[in-house]
Amino acid sequence: MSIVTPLLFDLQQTLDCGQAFRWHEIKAASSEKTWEGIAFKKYLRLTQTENSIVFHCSQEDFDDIWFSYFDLGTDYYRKKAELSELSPVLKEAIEFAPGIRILKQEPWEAICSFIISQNNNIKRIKGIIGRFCALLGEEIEGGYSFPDFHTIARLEPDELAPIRAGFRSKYIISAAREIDSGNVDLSKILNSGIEFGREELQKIRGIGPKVAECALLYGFHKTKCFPLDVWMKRAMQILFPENTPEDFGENAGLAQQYIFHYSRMHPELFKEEG
DNA sequence: CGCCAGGCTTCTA
DNA sequence: TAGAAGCATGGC
Repeated sequence: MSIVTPLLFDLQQTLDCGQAFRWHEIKAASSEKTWEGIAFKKYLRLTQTENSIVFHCSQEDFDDIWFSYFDLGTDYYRKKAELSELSPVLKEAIEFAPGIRILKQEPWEAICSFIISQNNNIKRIKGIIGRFCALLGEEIEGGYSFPDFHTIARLEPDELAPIRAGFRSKYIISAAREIDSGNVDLSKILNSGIEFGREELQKIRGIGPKVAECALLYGFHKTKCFPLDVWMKRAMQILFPENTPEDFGENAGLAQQYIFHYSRMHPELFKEEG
């Protein structure tokens, strides 16, 4: 399976911008860049050259899983153009990483991943999630699947000690139990408006506004969601003092991702600014 | 070593 | 009801 650019899709920008935590680059001597990861219980390897991205998988998996996962049916040229109109600063952030795409991850994985992300750093988030999958996921070709909530619902927090998630372990389990019991209905969130999803997810102990917003954006494809973490709060203050998240419209979530990535890569913008 | 991390819950005034 | 403290762990 090969996709020919100029489709707006860059592996580094999309897979290493803090929206997913199970992908990593395989360092090689050649000029092409190789990434691998696991989602939907499937391992995938991708290679990117000057003008193409190759999916090393069957046609069936591409059609059934990866086309949707990488949001390949969506026109990012249009979204990018519309967002660029809104502000010169946003345009600059977009041009800095024009190959970012918003992934369509599994709802439970997104919920769980962003519970783990709280008061944490990306390097360690990846470590915890890796240990979580190795400990409790299903062994598949290429690694381990993300553990399902039914499995996690039956555990006690001390059984998660090996993943070293700290105080987050009890939150992971409470989320799994709420979902497994049907008290929080993932398919209903998927088919409802954003406000319902926010309220529903925040019924779970350990999920507040920010984790809910991330889960809704990356796991439920709610494109207007605009997670405000410490980086984004700083970025809004310094780069967009006149704006609110609503100003970014239908694709606020994508705007947020361009801004988040741009801000993380330019920490000097936020030194000593008050 | 001390500060901080894609926050949230709990305590305090 | 706003604001601060506490939380597990480890990257830097």
